[in-house]
Amino acid sequence: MAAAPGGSAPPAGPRLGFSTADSGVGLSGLNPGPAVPMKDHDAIKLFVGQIPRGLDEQDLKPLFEEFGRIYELTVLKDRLTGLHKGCAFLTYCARDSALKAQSALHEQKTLPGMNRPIQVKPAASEGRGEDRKLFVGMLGKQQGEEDVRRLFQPFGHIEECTVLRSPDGTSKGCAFVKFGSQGEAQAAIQGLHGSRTMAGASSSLVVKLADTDRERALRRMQQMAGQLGAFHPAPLPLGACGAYTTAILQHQAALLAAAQGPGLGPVAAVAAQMQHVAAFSLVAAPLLPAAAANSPPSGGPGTLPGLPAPIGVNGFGPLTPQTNGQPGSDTLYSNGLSPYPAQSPVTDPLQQAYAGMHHYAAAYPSAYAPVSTAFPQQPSALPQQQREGPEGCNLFIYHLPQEFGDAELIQTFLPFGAVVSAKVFVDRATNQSKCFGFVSFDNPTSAQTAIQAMNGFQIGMKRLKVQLKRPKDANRPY
DNA sequence: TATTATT
Repeated sequence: MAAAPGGSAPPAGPRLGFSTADSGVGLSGLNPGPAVPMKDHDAIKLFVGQIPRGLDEQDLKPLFEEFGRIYELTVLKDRLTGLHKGCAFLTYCARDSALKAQSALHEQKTLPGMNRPIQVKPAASEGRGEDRKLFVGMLGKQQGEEDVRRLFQPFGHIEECTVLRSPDGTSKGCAFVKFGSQGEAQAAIQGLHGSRTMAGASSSLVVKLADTDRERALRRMQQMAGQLGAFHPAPLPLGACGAYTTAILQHQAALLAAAQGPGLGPVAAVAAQMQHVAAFSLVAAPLLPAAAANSPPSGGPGTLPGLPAPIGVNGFGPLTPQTNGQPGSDTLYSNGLSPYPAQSPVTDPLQQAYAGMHHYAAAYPSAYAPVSTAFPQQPSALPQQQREGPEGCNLFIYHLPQEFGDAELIQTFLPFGAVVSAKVFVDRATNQSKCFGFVSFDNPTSAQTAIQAMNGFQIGMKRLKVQLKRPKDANRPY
């Protein structure tokens, strides 16, 4: 960057001057080349260590040119003093040259005056795989590894390709692709992201860097924090759960620390967040009076009966793992009552739904077990995990309260039929609800009934929007 | 605010 104060060295650009490129040094007679060489997109930047301080770029060049044409060679110098730091970055035009240089030189020879052998290896900036690994979304559900490979292959060498699947083997519509280099990965992002829409996908292809291990660890912790918060919706007297949360916190922190080695920043940050969450109190309570003041669309005013005992409540809320991506949980949620539309004289669906909201608003969001816990179905009788119901059975729900989670969604729609799945979408960065979600029933009638009853249902300042999930072809918003 | 999923 900065030229030496002494000014002896010309402030050459980042690349080593190639004025002598035609002097015929290279292997394989490929010299002379263009004055400004291009580097392959799969090129690797190398770190070179244990260089005598007396050697500058021009001195080093011949040594490395033996393995191929050099794209860039930079001796690292102290920012302030310009002093040679004894190491350099080296990028060959071709990936292969770098590999050859690495195997021929790394730890293989010792430069004059050095007491340790030269180091030649991919620079730390090349990442330990993290920056070469892509998350691919919006794939067609029927596309397999081979299809994905075909798609990405033009951009470089694929080291790894995995389509994510549910336990039953069906694709989740996304995949991981690891390239041989950052450059290849970047090229694939440039070339493919948003470039096309795969058959059966609802929007265009997504290609981005995958989460790093660290991000994943953070995310797990946030999820944990969320669960803890859900367990203790009311402001916590410190100590009510102290031992438990502390144990989990420590456990998680230990895991994280072990996983990521030095650099405890994120751990501290998360710990702080969790403290915050522990003190979190549900904002929903004030919503209740508002909701109660507004009668549900088809319910008469003031029809709020004494609430039926919540189904499956055991007082404190079981540590029921959310149904989120629970492998092998092909639970069918049911209200355990006669299936709608057979009207129960005692409880009509809307009242139940309303009770669901009410209880949510009463700030016990996760006090509900999935009803299957209280009314066990015969699990073996159920078909494979079914995230989406048949056509006409899947609802898109918008304007959910921020605090609504999967459990509350289920609770709210249970009265209208057997709920195959219920999912509130969550922002991955913040773990906050995006205030919309999906509910799937096992039959269209339940879905229609739910729309009739719940579309426009006022909650707080907003009204729920409940409609059939947009079929995959129509891409218009609204 | 809008139908996207992270080994």
